[in-house]
Amino acid sequence: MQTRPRLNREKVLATAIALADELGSDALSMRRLATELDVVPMALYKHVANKEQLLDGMVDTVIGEIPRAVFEGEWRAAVRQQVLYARAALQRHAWARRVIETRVGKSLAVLDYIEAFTALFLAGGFTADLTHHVMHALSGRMWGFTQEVFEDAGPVDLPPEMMQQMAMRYPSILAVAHPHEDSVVGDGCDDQFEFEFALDLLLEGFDRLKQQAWSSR
Amino acid sequence: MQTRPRLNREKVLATAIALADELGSDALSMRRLATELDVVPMALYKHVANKEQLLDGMVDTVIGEIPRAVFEGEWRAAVRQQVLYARAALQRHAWARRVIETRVGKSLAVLDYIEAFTALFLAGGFTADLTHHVMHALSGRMWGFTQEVFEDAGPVDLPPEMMQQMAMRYPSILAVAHPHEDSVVGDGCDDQFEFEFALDLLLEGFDRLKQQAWSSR
DNA sequence: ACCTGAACACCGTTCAAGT
DNA sequence: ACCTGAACACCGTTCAAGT
Repeated sequence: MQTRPRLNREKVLATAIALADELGSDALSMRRLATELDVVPMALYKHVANKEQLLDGMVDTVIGEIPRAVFEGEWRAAVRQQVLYARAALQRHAWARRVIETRVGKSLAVLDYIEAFTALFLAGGFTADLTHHVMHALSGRMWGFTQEVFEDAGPVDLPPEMMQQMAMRYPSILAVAHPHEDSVVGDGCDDQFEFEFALDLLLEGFDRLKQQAWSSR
Repeated sequence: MQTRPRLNREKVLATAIALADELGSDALSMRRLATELDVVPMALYKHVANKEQLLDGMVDTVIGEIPRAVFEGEWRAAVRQQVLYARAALQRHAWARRVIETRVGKSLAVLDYIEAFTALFLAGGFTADLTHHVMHALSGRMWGFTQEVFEDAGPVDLPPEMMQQMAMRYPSILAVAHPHEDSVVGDGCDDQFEFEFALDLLLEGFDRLKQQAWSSR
């Protein structure tokens, strides 16, 4: 009879990530993770100090997988690429956004990413001052996050009398919801398009401020 | 001996909000709320179906407190005002941002707010198409949220040998962290400034697109 | 109509013990 | 050095009972 291979931190983190990918981060508990690893809950505490540290480790693992954009003379292309790399990496883990937002301190993986990102602006000729504010303006978008507060409603397909009600109370929403909808059936929004739309708007604005030698003083 | 006044939904919600303001939304539990109301946990379930509905109600109450900006011929001033109203209202409740982001459906209070917001763009002469994308670009900022992913580090005040290490590994971050710091002591960032900086950058971009009759086709 | 009490199926984590 | 078992102090929520 084979002895079960020893647990280690990497295995704990990898399993936790797989479990969160599958079930969502709400369903990820120390106890659930322990049974997944065929081990008693307290066995985990030899490899991570507590649940917060487990989440820290998961986040670092995911952030460590973001490729680095290379600067080839054009800050705008490089920054854009870096953001889209981050977006692609973090979108593979639906839980990552929420968990990252609950982290209290910056880990080395996070600082390394921010350093690389900041360096792109400086290399592109931005002042430290402008870089500072521009990074704030990007904020979550630097990680490829969209700050969708409420999901899009998708194609509206309600009983006629409710549609009537909606049309009375929410004429603007209805007008704007699906501006390209020629038929009733539709796909809702193209997240990637909306993301790049906003990103490019910001980059355009950054460029303008740079041109005019903007300063916060 | 006075009989304890009856519970009702308003009282439950108001107490829940006060408790969340005080302790944070993590510490808000049905059981904790029940003891606060001097009642047994299950008594709450006559007034809210479950915890999710409690949170829904809390969010609606807070959103209901956002004033409405009035349109006086200038979409930009109106939108800006509306965003800043939302920000002011939601900043009084530190838990609101996180809780709002976990709501699954749009309540009437939410729809009413989005309707009023959307109407400002349309009244200002934006096409439905542009309004749609512009609202997405605003996303969380429409509620006055900043998507800060990691807190600012505050003024760096470390032992000299660690500063040395930091300077080696994170030169760009150090350069950009406190661009205006002449002394070692500093205030960190002005959140309101950073928020308005990004907001105005977006509004400026919106205006440009409107001028040039932008269309997604 | 509203509140209670006991119970169930979960949590994260401690401590003392095993190998 | 690593894993276990029992226990503690919490959760949200059900069900059946009280007034």
